[in-house]
Amino acid sequence: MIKLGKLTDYAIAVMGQLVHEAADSSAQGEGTMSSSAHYLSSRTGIPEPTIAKVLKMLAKGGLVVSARGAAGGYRLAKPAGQISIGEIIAVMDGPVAIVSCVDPGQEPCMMSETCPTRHGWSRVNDAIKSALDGVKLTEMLSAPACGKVHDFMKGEDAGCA
Amino acid sequence: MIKLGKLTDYAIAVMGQLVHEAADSSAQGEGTMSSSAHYLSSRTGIPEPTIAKVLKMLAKGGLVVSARGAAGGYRLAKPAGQISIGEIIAVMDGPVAIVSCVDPGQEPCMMSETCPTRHGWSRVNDAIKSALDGVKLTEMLSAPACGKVHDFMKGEDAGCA
DNA sequence: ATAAACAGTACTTATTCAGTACGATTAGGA
DNA sequence: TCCTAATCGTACTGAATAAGTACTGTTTAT
Ligand code: FES
Ligand code: FES
Repeated sequence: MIKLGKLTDYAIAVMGQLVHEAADSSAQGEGTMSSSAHYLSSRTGIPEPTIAKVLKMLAKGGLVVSARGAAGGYRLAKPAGQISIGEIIAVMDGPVAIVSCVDPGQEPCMMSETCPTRHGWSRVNDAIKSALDGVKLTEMLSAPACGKVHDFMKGEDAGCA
Repeated sequence: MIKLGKLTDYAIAVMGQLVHEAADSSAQGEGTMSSSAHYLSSRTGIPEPTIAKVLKMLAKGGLVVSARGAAGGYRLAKPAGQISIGEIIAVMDGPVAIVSCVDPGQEPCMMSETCPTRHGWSRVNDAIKSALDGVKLTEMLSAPACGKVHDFMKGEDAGCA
């Protein structure tokens, strides 16, 4: 269960694409150019209806700004270096809440009386949150020293040797 | 999606209970006493069929050892101080794999060609893993300085003031 | 006016998870 | 020996959640 939803994964890919677009357009002196959902779909391979949904969520979360009408589209709301992975996840999947029994609007817990783990979760949660917030979008895009892709799951440590 | 399954939450509660049992029995000089699923159910409030399932998974993962037959039951496989939350999560929910497109035995990725985020995930994943591994079971059980329970989700920082 | 593009919502389908049930196996005790 | 208490393993069912799709409305450049 410690895994991102597909939409979140898409979102990060799309944001990455927008970073590229922003870099290209600013190189051409057109810093405010927007990319349409259709264009982003063709660039990322994500089906258009789905990417549109992702972009709408990101816009609602304030990570991208949208321009409506003909020649409209999306662009990053702020420089890529200021956008963290944690923010994107928060927008797409909601705030990080590792345990279910703390959800507000839900009965406290089936076993809050006897459960010995009522304390201590906040520390774990904060650790994860700062791990996520500590990684910026720009860092995700820059290739590591080695040429490896993210196959960390297969081995114990696939980090660059 | 960044949340634990209920079974994982149960598992940690059960392990905590086993820590107590181990402490009690060693105080009486019966260090190898086992607790039955029925007994643990009554102590934790978790329904017996469910707790049995949890215990089976934990036994398979090597975190508890089982004794069959009459007067059988479960006990911790190693001292509580050596068991981390990360281990329990790994046993219950599988290894931490934050992105779905790295699952072995699955098509690499829909957009591995153009996706700009192929690199960098291992760093995020490792950060989360060490955050999880850094918290030992004994630390979860010890109450914090304040008497607060884990309601960190409601406020920004519910840590002990 | 027209066409291109986003906004919002609602619906359907697929997947995953929690919970339950059943039969088999093992070990202790009468 | 026979019975009982307990785990082992698997398989099934129902519910919750997420993913994907569709449609209608609004905005804006040409
Ligand atoms: S599992 Fe909810 S209070 Fe412990
Ligand atoms: S999302 Fe799979 S390679 Fe980027």
